[in-house]
Amino acid sequence: MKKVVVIVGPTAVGKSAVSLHLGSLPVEIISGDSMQVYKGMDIGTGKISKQEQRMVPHHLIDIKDPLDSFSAAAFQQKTESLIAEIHQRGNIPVIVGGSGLYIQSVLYNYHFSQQKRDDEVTKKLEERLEKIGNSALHDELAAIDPKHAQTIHPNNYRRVIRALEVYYTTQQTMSTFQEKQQNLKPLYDTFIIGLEMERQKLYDKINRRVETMLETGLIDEIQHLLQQGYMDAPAMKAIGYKEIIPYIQGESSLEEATELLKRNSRRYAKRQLTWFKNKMHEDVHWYTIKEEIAEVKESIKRDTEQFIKKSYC
RNA sequence: GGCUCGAUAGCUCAGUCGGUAGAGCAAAGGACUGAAAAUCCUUGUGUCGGCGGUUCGAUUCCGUCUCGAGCCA
Repeated sequence: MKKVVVIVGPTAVGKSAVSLHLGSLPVEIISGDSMQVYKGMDIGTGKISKQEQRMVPHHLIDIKDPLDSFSAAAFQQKTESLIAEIHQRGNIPVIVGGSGLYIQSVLYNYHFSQQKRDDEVTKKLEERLEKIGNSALHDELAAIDPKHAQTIHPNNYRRVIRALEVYYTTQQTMSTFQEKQQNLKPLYDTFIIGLEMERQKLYDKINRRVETMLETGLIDEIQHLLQQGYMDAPAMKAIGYKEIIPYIQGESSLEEATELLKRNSRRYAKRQLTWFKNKMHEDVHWYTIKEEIAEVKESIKRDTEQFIKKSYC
């Protein structure tokens, strides 16, 4: 099995700093982040600078226009071929990011439905949702695929719609897809690094980072995107954007927008932690950042080096 | 100095005609197989300011002290 290094952790914990520190090893970095793929969304997504990006080869940053859609399946496809290319060059891929589903789908080889998302079908389902309501739409799914319906709460309309969409476009239920995929095993020989920090410290860091984003021009960045007509782009639902837009449009005060942005970032960090702890737990090597990230960086580098050198039996 | 009002969850407050309390927000935990920075579910958080008194029983009534706001001197 080919080797892959992965760095996960909540937003603002210091994943990028750690990944850059591995730059002296023969590695290439793949961003595992659903929002850093978008061009022009730099400050709000916490992208590292162009200069830093040049220090180590980076992939999957700035590859999409904000109007384009991106998805876990698209990420999986791109990443799989990237990993192969990087190995061919004799390097080790390092996937760095906070989008749990994206990274999970690559490492464990999720088989997404062959059918791409169909916007037409989605739209129709959304319209029906408007008319008949959450539970009626959930009932519709229960009639088709009772097993899968049981795992989704009726209010979680996003998942209900997706499940129905899969059925209406492929005539196959979600359950039949998932049954084909028992015993998912990692595709690669992985070393998964998890970065942790005491909760209160992490929250302080997130709050401070939001302040820094605002000081370094987040509002200008968003204003510029809006001028370019990206108002309705799905990417504008990203944290950092969706909270500031109402302020720019005069619908909320800067203070309100800032508080909301901080809160949403905190809640996002918590969701990320839930994912990494519960979905990938046994496979993650956790490192706790106490005061200084420096010492942790060192030991991570040492461990990664050892992992790269190790040959399998 | 006098009078009035207030002090209850991390915050803003409601409430108990005396039987140790509840909303919103914040927070905590969880789910997730093609929008995932999305979408959704669950759950509390307490010396009811301190000390006395009345009472079987006081967060609730009475006294007093402390702190805060306002008014009068």
